[in-house]
Amino acid sequence: MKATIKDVAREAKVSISTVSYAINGNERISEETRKRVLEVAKRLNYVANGNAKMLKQKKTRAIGLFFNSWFGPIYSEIARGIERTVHKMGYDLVACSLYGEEHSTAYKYLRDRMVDGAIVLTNSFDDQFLHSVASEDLPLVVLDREIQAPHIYSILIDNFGGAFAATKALISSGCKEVYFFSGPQDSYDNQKRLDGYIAALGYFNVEFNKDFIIPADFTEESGYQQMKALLAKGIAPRAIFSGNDEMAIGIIRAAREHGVTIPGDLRLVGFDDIRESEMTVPALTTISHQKLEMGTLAAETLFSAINGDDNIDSPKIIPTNLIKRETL
Amino acid sequence: MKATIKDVAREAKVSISTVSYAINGNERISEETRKRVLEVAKRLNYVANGNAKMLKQKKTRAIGLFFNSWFGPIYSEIARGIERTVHKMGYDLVACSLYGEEHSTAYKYLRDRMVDGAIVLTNSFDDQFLHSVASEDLPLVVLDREIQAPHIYSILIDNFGGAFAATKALISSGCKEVYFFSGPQDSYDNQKRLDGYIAALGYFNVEFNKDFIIPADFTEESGYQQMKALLAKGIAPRAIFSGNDEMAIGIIRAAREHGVTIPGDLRLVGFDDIRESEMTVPALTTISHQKLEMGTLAAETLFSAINGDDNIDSPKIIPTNLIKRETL
DNA sequence: CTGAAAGCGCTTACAG
DNA sequence: CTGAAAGCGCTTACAG
Repeated sequence: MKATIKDVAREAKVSISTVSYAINGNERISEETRKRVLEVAKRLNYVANGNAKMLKQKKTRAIGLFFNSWFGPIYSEIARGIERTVHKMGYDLVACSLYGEEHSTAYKYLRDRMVDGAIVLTNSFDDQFLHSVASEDLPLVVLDREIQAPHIYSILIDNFGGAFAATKALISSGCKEVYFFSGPQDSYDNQKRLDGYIAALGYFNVEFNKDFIIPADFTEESGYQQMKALLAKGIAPRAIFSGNDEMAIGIIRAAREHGVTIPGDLRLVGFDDIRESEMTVPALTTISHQKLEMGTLAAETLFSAINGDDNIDSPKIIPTNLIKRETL
Repeated sequence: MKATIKDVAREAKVSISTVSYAINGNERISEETRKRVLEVAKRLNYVANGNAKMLKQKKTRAIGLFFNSWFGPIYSEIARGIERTVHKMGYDLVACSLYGEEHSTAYKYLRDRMVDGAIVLTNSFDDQFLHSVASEDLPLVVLDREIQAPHIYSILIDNFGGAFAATKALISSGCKEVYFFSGPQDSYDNQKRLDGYIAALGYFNVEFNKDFIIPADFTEESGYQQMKALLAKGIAPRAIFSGNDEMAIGIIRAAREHGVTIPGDLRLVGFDDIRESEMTVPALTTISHQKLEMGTLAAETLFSAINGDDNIDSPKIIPTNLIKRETL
């Protein structure tokens, strides 16, 4: 069985309070006693019971990271930024998926307050649940989603600005008929990217044509299929702004199969700058955003809230920029 | 402040034991009392404190998933398999990274026994630490690593067999000079794949030439650089078995830049069958293994151990098979 | 500098 | 069917 603080106290011939103080580095304990206690603790392989500690202190020193996909290329970069900051602050980071919906670990850990703060990378939690859970003792940072409530802070990508820049670049290249491959209707990112696209058309006096909006779902497969369908119908777009890079990769594949050359016949811009996008042939021109920085900013914002800073901007916007490669 | 069991007891005018029994569905409580308690609990927004519960029950009902990379393409598929099984068993899955080494969340959660069992996807923990931590109350399943100790079970990919098959296919295509792009020396997977390669050469009476072993490190970049270096030296391999797909993608890129056609000038086989490998041009022939199943098997093995089954095979081997695409 | 004691929020024999 | 009480393993005023 595992050694407890009592065992250490008995072996070291001191009280359990002394053991606790010694182990937690409290000043009041004499050097000699501390040494003895630490030695005994080591010998008995003693590690404080985390649950007892948390129960008493009402702090977990853990941050939750909740998501629903086991880590697309974007999320893992964001997670890296988060984990660095969380570690630097001396907290633990536990990642929980939403698999199982209301019965998922993510729901449970949030409801049961198993963490001192959380970063939410998913839209599967409904707003109401987040509202009910967020509090001074459990602030929330939500990525890629606008939500207005006390103790909830959002970090957003400048989807609108990025989409505007992408569309502008396409128009400037001389083509007035810019197609937009759309992600899912209910995607917040997609909605904002569509808005940026439409705004850019308006800005440059290009008429909006709803036939140029191609419905897809952010997967490579959907980009591929929709592009094939277009070409099969004899429609050959000369310029496409793809709502994300994955669809753009599908578009490139379909184009190649149909002998459409890029950027000769077709100019293409994606969004996200995922790792794969510099390896496509031709390399994808895309809208990049700083994912690592997004993670860092998310974690920093969360710690500001945890530390009681009541003057936190929300939402915070992550800028984007156009990365010129070979498809435009 | 959060409602506790005491608050519910007071409001419902019963004892705290009754609240506990009612909420946990103990039979002995009358329907009427139970209803009243549940209503009060709901009204007060009561959720049992997880720490108190765990402290008392000495169970966390949580499984740890420890890894060091925020999720290469292989791991996320494995994780999906794990999460399904863990959820089905009514446990929670918490993923913790090894960022920070001995001060990482992963180390801490294992040492502090914050979980009832763990699946280890990384070789950053040293064997000795794992030995010291594994016990009847905290069994461990280790992926891709052979380790012999009580309460530790390994799940392995058939690296040897896969490498043998890859090399055999390359030799059968008519080329005797098969290069091997090697991953890091200290990689278990790499070592076994190298063994399989050497064994296949031996089996087909092809002389082993150590100059054909190209040292790289499993990254795409290393594959790319080493292939470029080879071609720059005027060496043009006709057949390459790449220790993993990522390097193979780098090799393809370098080959293309130098005008080497695949599979015309060069035949290439990878390992792992990552998602990207079917999207390369030409599509990569590779050795596939069932990642989802590996995750499922890992979790099932862990639960067998948790449930006291003392007759668990270890290691368990996941089979591989050759996926023929366009590079061979 | 050290210890006795209360208490964190639960569960669970035990008694009635 | 319900309640009083012990106890899980810690921390932390408080006293000395």
